[in-house]
Amino acid sequence: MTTPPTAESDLGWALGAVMRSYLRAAHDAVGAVPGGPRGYQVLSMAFRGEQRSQLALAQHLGVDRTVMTYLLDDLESAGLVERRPDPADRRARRIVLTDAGTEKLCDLERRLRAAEDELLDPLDPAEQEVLRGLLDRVATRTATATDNPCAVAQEMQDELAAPAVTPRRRR
Amino acid sequence: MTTPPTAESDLGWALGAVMRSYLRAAHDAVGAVPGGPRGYQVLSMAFRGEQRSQLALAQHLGVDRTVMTYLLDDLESAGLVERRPDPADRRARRIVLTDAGTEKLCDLERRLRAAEDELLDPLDPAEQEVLRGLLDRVATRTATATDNPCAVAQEMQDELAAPAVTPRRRR
DNA sequence: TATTGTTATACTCTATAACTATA
DNA sequence: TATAGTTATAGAGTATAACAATA
Repeated sequence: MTTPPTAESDLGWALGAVMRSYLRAAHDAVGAVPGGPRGYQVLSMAFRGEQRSQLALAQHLGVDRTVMTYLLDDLESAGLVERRPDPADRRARRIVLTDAGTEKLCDLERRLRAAEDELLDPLDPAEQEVLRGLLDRVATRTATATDNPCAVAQEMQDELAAPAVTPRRRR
Repeated sequence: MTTPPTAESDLGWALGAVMRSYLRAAHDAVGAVPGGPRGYQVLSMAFRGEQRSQLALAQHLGVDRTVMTYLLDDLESAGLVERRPDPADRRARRIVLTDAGTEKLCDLERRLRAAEDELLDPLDPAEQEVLRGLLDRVATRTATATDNPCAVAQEMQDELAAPAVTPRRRR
């Protein structure tokens, strides 16, 4: 016999509601970018240089690698990213931003930050930072369980010596 | 020209990662309940007595009303809820828990609480409460924009005078 | 005329399976 | 043998549209 739930203290509902609001706002903010908010996240990760292989990107975002293939097809044909062969493992591709992709990322950063600020508007600035921090800690802890156990050190964009290559496109 | 993002401070990613972890844990926790975690939420809302019509339930959960029809079909044929005609508006149905539904809800409460505790394990108890509170505030603020503007006063389960009815079932 | 709920249908998203190429 | 990526296909989830009953 458990007592009835404390009204309105449903973590699942709150999480879902915030997630829906975020996705709606983020979708509007990023506009026509291939893949929407997820496309932005790929650009962001590619820029930061961690998780450069398609598989790593897919796992970090919690989707199947086949989804990443389609998403990168769209980002690539939009001229935002390039697939380069990984010199260390010729099975893998390294995802690199083009100049247009870097520019687009900067634009999206701004728009998304504004959308986030509006989403978190009910909280004062200090509370917003607390929420971001707590979410990050929960996300990082739970993500590292399925992700790569040790985060790869930050590398800069241009450290990539590998030349661009355009493997047989299709679709 | 915006400066590069502060590494790992991506609200969207953190939200998505936490959401995925929650859904995986919640799905495992609720087991074979129709609709999974969402089915639980319907039971919970029906018990608390707010948002009793199918449309209100659907909007509170952020899904189309047709989705709610299918979900309630499953919950009803599992014997967990009943559809009763709303005496005040004969177009609408009031969703009421059966005895089995109430029992199931108590069981699910326990399981989900355990799953939530594990999800929030990286935080100490005080921080967990802070996170729940902040999420609730953001969720409530953003949800009320699309939901019913004024929450209906809490009513108890047995205040329902309307007799059970089983409209033409199908499917 | 507008709204609640139902039903059938279509669409979107995602994963599964099979394949190529590398390791 | 196992892994990264691709491709075609199938499945789950969701929404759209048309309808009946009621307001």
